[in-house]
Amino acid sequence: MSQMQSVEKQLREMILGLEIGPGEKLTERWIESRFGASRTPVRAALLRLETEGLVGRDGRGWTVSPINLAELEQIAVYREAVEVAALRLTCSLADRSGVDVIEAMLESCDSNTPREEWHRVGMDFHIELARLSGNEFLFRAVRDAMTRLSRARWLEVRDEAALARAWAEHRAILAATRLGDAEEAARRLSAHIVGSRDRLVTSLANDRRGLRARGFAVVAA
Amino acid sequence: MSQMQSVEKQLREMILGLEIGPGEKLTERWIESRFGASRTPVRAALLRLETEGLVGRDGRGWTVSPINLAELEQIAVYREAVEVAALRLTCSLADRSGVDVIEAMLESCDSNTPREEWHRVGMDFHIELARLSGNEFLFRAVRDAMTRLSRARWLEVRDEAALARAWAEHRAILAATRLGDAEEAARRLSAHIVGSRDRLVTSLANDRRGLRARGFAVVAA
DNA sequence: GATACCATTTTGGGATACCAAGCTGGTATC
DNA sequence: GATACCAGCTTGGTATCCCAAAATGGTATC
Repeated sequence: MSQMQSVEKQLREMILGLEIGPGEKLTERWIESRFGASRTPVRAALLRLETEGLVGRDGRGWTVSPINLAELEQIAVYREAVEVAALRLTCSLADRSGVDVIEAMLESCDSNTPREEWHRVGMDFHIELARLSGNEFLFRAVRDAMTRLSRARWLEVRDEAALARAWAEHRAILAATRLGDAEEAARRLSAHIVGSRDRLVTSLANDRRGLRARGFAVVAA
Repeated sequence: MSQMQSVEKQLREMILGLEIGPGEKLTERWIESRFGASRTPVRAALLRLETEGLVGRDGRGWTVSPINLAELEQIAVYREAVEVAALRLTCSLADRSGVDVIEAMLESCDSNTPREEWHRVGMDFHIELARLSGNEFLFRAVRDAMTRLSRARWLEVRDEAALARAWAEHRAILAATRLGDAEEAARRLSAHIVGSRDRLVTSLANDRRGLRARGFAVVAA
């Protein structure tokens, strides 16, 4: 793998994994030495991560994008539009066997599954569901939206009950999709996204003090 | 303005203006000498344009993205999702006075208006309409989609009648939006996008021979 | 005449050198 | 003691150099 992709990948993982906190300043020279690469691949990585919304320019320098509550609310509206459109498209397709693969993915999580795996599968559910539509643009839109939400979802205080509810909603969406019931599937997906947004925003707003204590920048709605 | 933005902007304009044809090979060194910049800003520009879908990698090198009929059809579905969502959102807002600004924009085009102005306004109509929603993500999605469509719309063989019909549809969409009639507005916008896609794809498919004669790469649906 | 092979050139990826702008810390002045 | 100012350092932006790999073109062989 080229250094460029390597730096980009590693830096993205550090940001998404909160090893570098939201709001932290980044210098090209620090990244350079941290990953043993020169500035050329570092810049390429930063430019890419900028388009993903994970880093931004702060005057002359670079900053890891803060968690932005207003943005989270807007993303929920955006997600609803593209995910529902993708799901309706999928329901209209003859071959919806991909639903079973996603169902199996959900089933792979049980009480022994580490937290980070739940986190990943919870995002991949939406991404893979969008992929089934066969529309590259809807798929990318969902993937990018989930990437932007990723860090906030880490910060969310997840209780078992909330996770169980989310999984139940996921299964219900899949069931309706398998039957090709677009209306029902769309209704449940919309409700899931809105509910998910509410839980997320509430959780983050309540814990803002704690997050700031960890050095994480959280911008209000 | 920094060279970086300058190279990016100029190169984008050359690509969107078909001064560099779809499918043409690009070398960093050519761009470098063409714009009198060094390779660093050239690379930054290429990376950005890549995320916009205007250039792509061709093995080791760079290529101006060909016109892709399959992609155009997928974009139409994507547009319908995000534009309709934005429009419904706008209809739910109390202040929809922005509609009047867009209407004025439409009215600024008459029979004396140069073709390129019609082209620009035809795209800006959709972009500005999405902006009214206030949702940054829906807005960006529409803007990016229109950017990708831009070249194809140039190539479309536009007859006066088609333009007049499009403008009439635009006005009808605005009228419904002004009244806050989300259902009517959404219905008309959907129909407009689908019709626009059909005209575009048909036109391009019919003229593929002519386009290839101009050295433009057109990938089939 | 076609084809396999090798030398040369070209290309993008990476590294490094240099610069101007902005920030920092300290000092001198009032 | 407060403040204005300046030197030095840090930083991102740019230019240039180097390299490995891929494309190219010519040649020798069959």
